[in-house]
Amino acid sequence: MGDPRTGAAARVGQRIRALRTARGMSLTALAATAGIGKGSLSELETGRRNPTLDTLYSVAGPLGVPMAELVGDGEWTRLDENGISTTRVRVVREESRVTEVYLIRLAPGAVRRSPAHAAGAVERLVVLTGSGTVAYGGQRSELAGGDCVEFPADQPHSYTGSPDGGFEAVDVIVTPRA
Amino acid sequence: MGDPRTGAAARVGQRIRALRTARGMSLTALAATAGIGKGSLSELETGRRNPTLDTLYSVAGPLGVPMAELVGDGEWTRLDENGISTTRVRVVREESRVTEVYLIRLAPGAVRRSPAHAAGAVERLVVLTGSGTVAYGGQRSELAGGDCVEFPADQPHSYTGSPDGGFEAVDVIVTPRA
DNA sequence: ATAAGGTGTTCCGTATTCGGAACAGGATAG
DNA sequence: CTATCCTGTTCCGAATACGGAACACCTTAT
Repeated sequence: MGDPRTGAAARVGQRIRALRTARGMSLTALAATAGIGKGSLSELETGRRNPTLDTLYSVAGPLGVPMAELVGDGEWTRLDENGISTTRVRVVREESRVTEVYLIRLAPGAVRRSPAHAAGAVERLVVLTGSGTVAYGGQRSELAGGDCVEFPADQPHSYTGSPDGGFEAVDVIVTPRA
Repeated sequence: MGDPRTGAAARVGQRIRALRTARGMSLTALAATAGIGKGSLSELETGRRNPTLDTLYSVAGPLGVPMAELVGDGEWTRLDENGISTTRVRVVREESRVTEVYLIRLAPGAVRRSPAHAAGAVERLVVLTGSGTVAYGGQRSELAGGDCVEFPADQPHSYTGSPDGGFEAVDVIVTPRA
């Protein structure tokens, strides 16, 4: 269980709850039409359970979304609260380092703050659309579509979507390990 | 719940076995790198089990595919030839350009040749694991884990996985349009 | 004030998934 | 032929996901 990627259960749970409330369904109603216990759905949505494939399919149907959107590491995925959307596309674990690939979308004006990662961590950002800024240490870089920056991530840093259009980028984080 | 053998569990199990064998991995090896019991994997692949989210994520990682591809009801462009795997993760269409994000995996020694893209097209490659080379025009760049290159893609180019371990990379292609 | 109907949560007994051990078969070597 | 090392399968005790009942809370009606 202690698997680091097991924010998975919590992530999927949050997404299900988001989809359900967005459709104005009650937990009770969704559980009924999905044919699962409402206790199961409650604990599923709050991330206290590690659902089985069957259970996930049971809720995907009534919600009207393909499974791929529920687990959501594919194409368009979750819109987090404040216009910030982060999707982890890929994780590679090696003896010497861990490499993670994220797709980040920032609504106009949205700011995503990130604490310092492990010592020696490096981030590379390739902007897909729009523009924005990246701040780290005292530095501050302006980014536009197609730009590519590289910066140390072992210090607090932040991304800001430009007021007109925000931006979307691929973020690759390489973290060395002991 | 119906017979797991004929349901979603069976489909996902078959897909996992197909992906595993396509990569030349043994069941034992995949179970080990995924950190799950081999009995679990065996029964999973033969559709006798109804796997949990954690278990699915555990195998998706080593197989090098996003979860969405495992459960497989999302849209995925995926070409699989001899040791070459290309997955389109994201496409952004704007008035001025089209941006595509691919995840590329090359088996040891495999070569992926790409014809010239539209005039003005640019590619950016961030290597996740392993190493290899990129050739374009007369140029030739050596790449290792974590490296990031940028090169014009409006001419034929090719990637080669190093003989020991091949490589995996994120490829971002920006194509301008009239 | 009390009841009725809704929300989502916590709890419990049962069923099943989990990792690991023991197992059966195939290939290769000595 | 036997030993060794693979392959993948079946089995088992322990952990846990399952459905459903009981629960707490809020809103509205009588």
